[in-house]
Amino acid sequence: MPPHMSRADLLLNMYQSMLDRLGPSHWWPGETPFEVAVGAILTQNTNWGNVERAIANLKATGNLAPDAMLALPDAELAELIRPSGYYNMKAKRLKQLLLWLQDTCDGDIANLGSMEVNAARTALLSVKGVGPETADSIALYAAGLPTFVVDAYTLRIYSRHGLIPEDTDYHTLRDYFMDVLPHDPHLFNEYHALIVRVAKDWCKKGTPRCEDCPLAEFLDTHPNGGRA
DNA sequence: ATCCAGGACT
DNA sequence: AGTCCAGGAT
Repeated sequence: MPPHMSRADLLLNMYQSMLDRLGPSHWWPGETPFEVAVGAILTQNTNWGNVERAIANLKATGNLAPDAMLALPDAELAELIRPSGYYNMKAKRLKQLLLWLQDTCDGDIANLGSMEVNAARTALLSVKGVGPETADSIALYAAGLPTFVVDAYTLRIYSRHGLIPEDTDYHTLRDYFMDVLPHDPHLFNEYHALIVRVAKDWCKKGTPRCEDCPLAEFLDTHPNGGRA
């Protein structure tokens, strides 16, 4: 790594290294924007495996559609999504999102895509139960808008590399990327997907496996930043 | 049988 | 700071 690289080049190089090693992620492929939005709520504080069970339940009962889901009593919806955890709360959040969807997006999440990114973000953020990460996930993965999703994994990787403080808040972390990267939905989509994969398989919470990590070479520039 | 990881709201 | 939760790991 050249000694004084710009942040843009550093972030792009880290991206390229992950992509070279892991290949493209094809995130949220066969799903409709609606399914992506539902998944974004369900995956709050829970791993994707549990979310899949919940989505399977919704699908199996024909409730993975706005009207059907909205017609379901909270208790029944909660029961179907039970495997994803926090099911009572998430049933309500799902309903909030669906209600908002009806009168803001004319019932179709895809309509978000024609809005200005920040307008879409603000609108999403106004629904109770949709915080910054969920809003960005829906805007990017369901609507294809150029917004960068950050999360606990992003914070872990980049703080361990000594690039940001461990207590960096959501928007500061998001700006760290968005201030210097080209606002390209495909880049943002793949970048976040790669971060998640690296965090789960190498930059684990307890004991990171830095030796064979796709980002191993980037620890050199920050002798102590990495550690763990 | 306990522990742990993981967003958003009150 | 406390609450909401299941499923996988230990």
